[in-house]
Order: sequence, then structure tokens, then C-alpha cells
Amino acid sequence: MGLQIIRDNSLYQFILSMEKLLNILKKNELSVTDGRKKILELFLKSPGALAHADIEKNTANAFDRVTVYRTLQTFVEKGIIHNIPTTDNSILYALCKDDCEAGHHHDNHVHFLCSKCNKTICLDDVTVPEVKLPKGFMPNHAEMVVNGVCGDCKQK
Amino acid sequence: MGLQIIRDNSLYQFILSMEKLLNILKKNELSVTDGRKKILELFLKSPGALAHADIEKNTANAFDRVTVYRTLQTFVEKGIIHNIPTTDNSILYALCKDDCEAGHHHDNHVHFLCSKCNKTICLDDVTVPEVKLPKGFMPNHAEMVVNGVCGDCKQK
DNA sequence: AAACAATTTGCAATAATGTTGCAAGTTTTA
DNA sequence: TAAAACTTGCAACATTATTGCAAATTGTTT
Repeated sequence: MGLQIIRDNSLYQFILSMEKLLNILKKNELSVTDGRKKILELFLKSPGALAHADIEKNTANAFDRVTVYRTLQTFVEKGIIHNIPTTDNSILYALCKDDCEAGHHHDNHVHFLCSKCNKTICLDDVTVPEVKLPKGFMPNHAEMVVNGVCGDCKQK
Repeated sequence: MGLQIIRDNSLYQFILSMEKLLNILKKNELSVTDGRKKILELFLKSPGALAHADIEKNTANAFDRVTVYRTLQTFVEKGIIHNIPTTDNSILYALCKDDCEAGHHHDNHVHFLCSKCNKTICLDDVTVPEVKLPKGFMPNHAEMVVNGVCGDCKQK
């Protein structure tokens, strides 16, 4: 196959990720703009969660603050990203898994906050356990955040 | 006993709660001021969690915003209150149980956020379950927030 | 009970964060 | 490629949080 030749090439990787990116935007009926591409790309290559400020930094302020706010809001509405609970006054966002749909997220995985590197990581394979609630309470959705030291920081 | 006579009296209740309040402040080596008394009193009689804004409203703006910020900060440092994770950009605070100590909280109970009345309630008797983490992660503390409809709202 | 030291408060100024309306620019559609 | 639909950036504004400092309050000592 023709593609075989450039499989290890960075150009090939670039095309692959661009394709993924465009797919996500198109699947959600969003027009493809510079801002959305860059921000979504950031999420795709980030291992953890991102705050509004992270995005501004990592895009070298190429976009207006307002644009970033609105892009994040749009992505949340479409179910591309979800937000993660924090104990301070920040909002963290992370990519949803593929099977998330607008308004109906399946992101009930545990989030891990590393106290050393301060990164928030989605533990996609650890689901939030069910708990027995007192009489009268009707649960709908549960969030769980574990903090401690992540694998990377432990070794240092 | 002399106290028996006024046991059902509201004055008695008032004295009781004042005593509790002063005990907490003294135990934590905090000087007793109007602001600290009023804010702590609010927490003692509130079934759920409070945000900065709630406190301002409920004290009829008797205290400066800054004082409220600083009081909350002091209470957190001393382990009198703890904060609760939220997915929006708010900070919620709730009373710690008696056995909390400064820097070493034992508040690992589940929090419930009602989507109708919007109150956050501490489920003191529901402990956060342990989860098995991927290799390399060292847990330290876990937080869990369940949202849904609380008992009071369900009946309406 | 008064005076001193230590702490806390309120004010003012400043910073950081988030929202809205609207004109100009970009993307999509036909 | 032109028109329609949507997105962006700017400006103005609103909200939320932080800091320094003088005045007021609290705890302590005599």
C-alpha cells in the first residue's frame, strides 16, 4: 500500500490527527474554524484536564478570551468535552470518550488529581462506584475525584 | 436540676448553641469575634454546604466581603470547615465533623447536590468507597459528589 | 479596670475571571 | 462565487477574589 511508506512519518501522524479532529467537529455539526481546531487538538494531545487559562497559554494567546470561553461552552454542549469537579474556583475540562453524545454523557470515570505536578488525569477505565444513599435520595449522576501522586511523579 | 426547668426554652437552646460555637473557636485558638460567631453559627444551623455568596446574604451584608473570605480561609486552615468539589466555578464549604483536626481532615463522606433546590448536603453516614487505581497511582484522599433529587424535593 | 500587645476588620485599590451586544470576518451552502 | 449562516474580536460591563494599610476590636497583663 502507498501509505505504508510514510507510516512512521510525522506528516502521516499529522494527517491522522487532523482527520480525527475534523471527524469530531463534523460529527457534531460544527463549522471548522481555526480556534476550534487548535483547542480540540490541545485536548487530543493532552493527557489530563485543561483549564481556561491552560488553553490561553498553550495557544499563545492567538485567540480572544471570549472565543475560548465560547468554544469550551460549545464543546460541552455538544458532548465533546465534560467538566471535572474541583474544590477551588476553577473549571476543568477533559475530552469525553467517543461514545459520549450531546446531553447524554457517559463520562462516569474517576478523575485523578496529582498533588505534585498538579495535573488532572482521566482514569477512563476506573468507573465511579455506586453508593447506597439514605432513604428519599434519588441519584442521577456521580462524580469522583481522587488526589494523590501520579505514576510519573512517584518515580522522581 | 435547675436547668431542667428551661430545657425546652429557646433561651436554653440559644445558650447551648453559643457554648458549642465558643468551644469550636477556642479549641482552634481563634479569637472570638462577631464575624466568626455569626458565620460559624450559620454553618451549625445549615443542613448543607454554603458558598461565599450564601454567607453574605444570610448575614445581611453585616460584614465586608473580604472579612467573609478571610474567615472562610481561616476556618478551612483550622479544619473547622472543608470545601466540596463542584463542576462550576464556585467554592462550597461545609462543616467538618468533630474529629477533624487542622491539616488532617476526616471528612470523607459523600456529598449530595440536589438539582431542584440546588442545595448541597453532607451525607455524613455515607463514606466514599475505595477504588482500585491503575498501577503507579498513589491515592491520598477521595471526594465524591452525587447529584439527583433530595428527599424534600422528591415529595413536591 | 485600664492599658498594652496582638489580632482582626473594613476600606480602597487592583487583579482575575466571566458575560453580553454588535460589527467585521470566516465558513458553509447552493 | 455570491448569499446566508455562523463565528470571531472588540469594547464595555459584571462578578469574584486578593492585598496593603489604618482603625477598631480582642485577649492579656498588671
